[in-house]
Amino acid sequence: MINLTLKDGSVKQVAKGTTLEELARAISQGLARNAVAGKVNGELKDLSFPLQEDAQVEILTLDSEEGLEIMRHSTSHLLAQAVKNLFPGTLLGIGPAIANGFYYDFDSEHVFTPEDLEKIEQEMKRLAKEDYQFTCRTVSREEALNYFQEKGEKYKVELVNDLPEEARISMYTQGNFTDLCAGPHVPSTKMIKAFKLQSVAGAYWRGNEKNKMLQRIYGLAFAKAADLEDYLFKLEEAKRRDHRKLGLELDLFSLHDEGPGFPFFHPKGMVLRNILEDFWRKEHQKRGYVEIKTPIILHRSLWEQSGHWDHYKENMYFTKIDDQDYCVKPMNCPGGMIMYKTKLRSYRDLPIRCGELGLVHRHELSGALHGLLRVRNFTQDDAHIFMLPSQIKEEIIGVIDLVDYFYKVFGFEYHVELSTRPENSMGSDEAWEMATNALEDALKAKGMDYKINPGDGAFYGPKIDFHLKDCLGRTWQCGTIQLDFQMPEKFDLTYIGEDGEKHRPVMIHRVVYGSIERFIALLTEHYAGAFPTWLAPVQVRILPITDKQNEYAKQVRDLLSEQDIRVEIDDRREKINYKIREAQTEKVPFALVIGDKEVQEQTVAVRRYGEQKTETMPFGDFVALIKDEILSKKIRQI
RNA sequence: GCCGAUGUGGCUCAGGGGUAGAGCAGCUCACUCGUAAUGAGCAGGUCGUCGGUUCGAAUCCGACCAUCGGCUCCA
Repeated sequence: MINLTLKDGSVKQVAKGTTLEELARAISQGLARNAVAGKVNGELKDLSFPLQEDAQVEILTLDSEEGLEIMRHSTSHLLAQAVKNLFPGTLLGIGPAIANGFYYDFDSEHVFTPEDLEKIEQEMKRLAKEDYQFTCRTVSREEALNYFQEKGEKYKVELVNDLPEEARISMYTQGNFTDLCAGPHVPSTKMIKAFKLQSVAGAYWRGNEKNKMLQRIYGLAFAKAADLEDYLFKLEEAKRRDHRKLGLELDLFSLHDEGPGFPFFHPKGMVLRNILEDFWRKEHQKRGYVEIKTPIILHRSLWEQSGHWDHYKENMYFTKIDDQDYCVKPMNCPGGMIMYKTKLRSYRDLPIRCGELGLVHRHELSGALHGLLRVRNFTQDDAHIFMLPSQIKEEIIGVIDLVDYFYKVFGFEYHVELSTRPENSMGSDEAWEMATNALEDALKAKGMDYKINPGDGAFYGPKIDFHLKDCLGRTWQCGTIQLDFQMPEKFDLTYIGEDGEKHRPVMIHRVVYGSIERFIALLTEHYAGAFPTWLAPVQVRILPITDKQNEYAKQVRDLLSEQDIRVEIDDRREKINYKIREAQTEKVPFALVIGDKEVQEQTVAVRRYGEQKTETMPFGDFVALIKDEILSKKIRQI
């Protein structure tokens, strides 16, 4: 007999060799019915796994994320089986579970169409009902190679060959379909109930653009139909938050064929930009930053010196002036270098925190452009901090705190990544290690959770990245802190130390918003276009009921305007319902309805965005209310 | 850049080898109105661009451009 410690802490004694499925049945029929897999000492196992010794055991159902993930993975096998049945000769790539679903990559002469997806989905449903068991078989490397070679599955052969020496190689079979897979899987295809094929997309084999592009079929899978419906509904809802749609509706910005990736900001979008910039300047001044502005076009020699010419050329735009090569800046740092060198610096001057709202241009691949989230010109809220080596940690922490402060003001949740040395980079291993450690130390000192993003650093240094989510949950890098030992070297930056000798400063590149454009996009999606009052392009719209109240309305407007409140009057000869509807559609935080009664009593009838009720109050009270809301940057949940 | 899809008035979309339609928005007129759309009328499009097929192309074909979803890349 062996002792199994269950999830609730209780211990169950069973015969050696009892499978997880038998264990589940011994616990309860319900559990046995819903079990998809198990976890033995933290390792995921099939239900058919026989227990040989004392262990911590957990039976997984679709109620857990892990259970769902296993089922999603199994669904990808089901997809592959259906595709193989309908399109014989299709070769298999990989097919993992992903958030909310799964995908499978295929190599096929046939190009999958949306109509094919429907057929495949039907076939999947048919196969699921067949109640095929997922059976696992451990095989030798030779056997696996022979099997896949014989079938011409060259991608699988490649995968097998790349498996480490000691790897246990297993194959899973359901019905007429067998795939290389580490598992585990649900016991039977009938556990797969609520799924939907979503789209086909090209995807390079192993994510490398030098490899062949395969066809990736994406699908959704949930525990039950209602969950799938819920998710599809949420997707539709999320699309209403899309900044591209809202940007047009709210008249914030536009994009045109004449300038793909070069956004046009409209008056209302400019209000947002300017508020973000004003807030930025104020907070940076408080923290000892100065601000500069450097040119957008600079001579080729500067970019050769900085290393951009060698390491960043594919992303840069060029021009000729008087027969000389010039570059449109993709980054602000070289300009900052020139500024630093305009005079002799003393250790007493450091750190120098030098900010710049700099417009940079980068040639992004046409297929990568995406609203304001990925553009070809954008304004970085950049700063370069020049400092003594002894100031590194404190300065990094200062920036981490600053970013955290900013994101909290907007109500953003974020996650942090540490990006390490990329392939095409410059500098010595020691310098990279030093810089990476310094960043990691600062993160640890702050007790922050972070994930490592190997090889994703800038070519001159590692970085801490701050990521925010868009309406569909895709994450975008915004803030970043990059520690750089290379530029000071390349530009021979120096300061005079206490000892009277020249020394090399260290520098940080950092942004908080990241790019104003991207940040505006994320703000728009975050608030679903209903900006908090302090950010709203129009804060108050006054709605006189008839033109008899126009005069009082104008008085109200002028008084608000004097208080720097962004206010408009809608004095069109429309019904009040119509005006209210428009104010709501345009997501103006406050609509002030003014009729005879309000004129009489010198009050305003306040209707807030998203609320049905109105509150009539003395005008002075309203001013106090809105001013407080603006000053405190209040975020209201709607 | 690559794979797939899409491209019809400012917006949303219908239509489809015989030469273009709706709703909203806009403009004009009437209505002076109390918390999410008053009514009537008018105007607006070389159907993404360029080629080809055809007696005839917005419709079929090709190339290109842009957009969308991915891949790759990145603030």
